[in-house]
Amino acid sequence: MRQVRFTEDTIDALSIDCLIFGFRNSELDVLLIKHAEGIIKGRWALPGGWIQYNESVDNAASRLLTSLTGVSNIYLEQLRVFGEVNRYPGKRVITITYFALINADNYSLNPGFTASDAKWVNIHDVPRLPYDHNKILQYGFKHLRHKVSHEPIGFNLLPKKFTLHQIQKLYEAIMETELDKPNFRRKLLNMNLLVPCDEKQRDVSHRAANLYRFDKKIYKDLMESGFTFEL
Amino acid sequence: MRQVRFTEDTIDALSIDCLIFGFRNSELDVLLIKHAEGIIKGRWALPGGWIQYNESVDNAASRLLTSLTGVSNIYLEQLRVFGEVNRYPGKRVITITYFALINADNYSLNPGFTASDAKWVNIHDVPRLPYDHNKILQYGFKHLRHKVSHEPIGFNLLPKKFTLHQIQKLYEAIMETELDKPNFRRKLLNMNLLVPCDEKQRDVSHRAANLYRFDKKIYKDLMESGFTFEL
DNA sequence: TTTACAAATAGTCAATCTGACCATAATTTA
DNA sequence: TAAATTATGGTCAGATTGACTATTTGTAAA
Repeated sequence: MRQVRFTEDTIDALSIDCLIFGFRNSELDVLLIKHAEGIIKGRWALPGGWIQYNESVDNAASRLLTSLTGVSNIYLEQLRVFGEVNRYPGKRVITITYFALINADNYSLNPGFTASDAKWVNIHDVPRLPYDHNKILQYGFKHLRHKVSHEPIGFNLLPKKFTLHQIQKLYEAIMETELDKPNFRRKLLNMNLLVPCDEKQRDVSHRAANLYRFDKKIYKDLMESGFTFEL
Repeated sequence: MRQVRFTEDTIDALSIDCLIFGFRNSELDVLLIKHAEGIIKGRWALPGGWIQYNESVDNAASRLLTSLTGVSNIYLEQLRVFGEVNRYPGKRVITITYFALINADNYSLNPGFTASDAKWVNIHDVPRLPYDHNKILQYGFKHLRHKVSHEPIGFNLLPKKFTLHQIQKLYEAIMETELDKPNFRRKLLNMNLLVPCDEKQRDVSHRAANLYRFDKKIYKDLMESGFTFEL
């Protein structure tokens, strides 16, 4: 009943699970892996695993995500601890969950040692997952909706350069509403957070839109002078 | 080097610490206890301890807070996990921190078994604490400042019935700014979150102000129709 | 080469909200 | 009764919002 790979050097009462959101074709996806070993071998679940004694919890999360999916160098933020007594079968395991938003197209998925497969799944097509992973997903989605309208984190889901249309579609997908185009543009542009790229969209069969990028430094400066993002 | 009281039935790699904010005399306080046992016996620190195998993490937090300080029946929210490798001396301990806002005057402090004392300390007078507790406090204060301006949680720090002046002082203490009185009043009242109590302040040596209360149900209803709290 | 289309971008306007003020009302104590 | 203190009420210009309409720019079909 103990872990196979890290028996000697992991904390067995504590695990990590990662909830990674991606955005493709105007739809919101979640990153799942198929476990290659352990008690849920062969089942799809959130990427996760065990913390080693010689690594910080944050590092454990990055290491696990990379080794399971090939996704590396992203900002993982703590989401929440799930610590119900019977959430894990057979022994007491408390899990620390992490959360990230990435542009799915920028990362290729390479399932590692302990995963036999990894894929993006539309948020509305996620199957029944083991343990309390569906609960984690639900909590994380709620968190995403709240956070995305108070902080400019949505840009992480888009390519470096994006059109105003793309970001609007993103918000519509997350908030599950429709937004007025001219008003959305105006509000977003008036924040002065976006920098026009002097470059236009390509290969579209209509008037090409201007590309913009989000500038972290500008945001930081605005923050310091009391600005708060609201959409 | 193991825990004394719960050696047999606690998860020794995992602890809990509680960051409790209180508000008294227009100043923001933090709840500290003096440990009566363990490796930091005699020192002031955040209330905390070990998780038992047969209780959820959230329950452990409530139990520990109550047994150490006498404060019970409050809403504890998860703050963050602190999991650096060397944050605890001698062994690997990851801590889950909890966060709450209460009206200090409503709770009397009764240090329990494993605490020899408990007291409120002004946020600006907190001494050097053991482990990474100062870091936790700093993180939690930042969290408080952010959260208090996006969600109507500040009311938890006040008595059930309060004046507009009191809540303004509260916000000024947390945000460390001065606010324009008429504008603050207008903005808050226009949200329709507060219910006038048909009752006035007593024993003040000037014109008595009207008392208001915060109504959770109204807030919930407003939320459902798309309202977001911003101050 | 014109025309239909699709989407980007620009502008209008009334209603509301905000920030910086000034003014008045109600109490209490000197 | 006056002075002091705090509550409460208003004004006003400027900015922001939500609901629209209009125009521009480009592609693709006729």
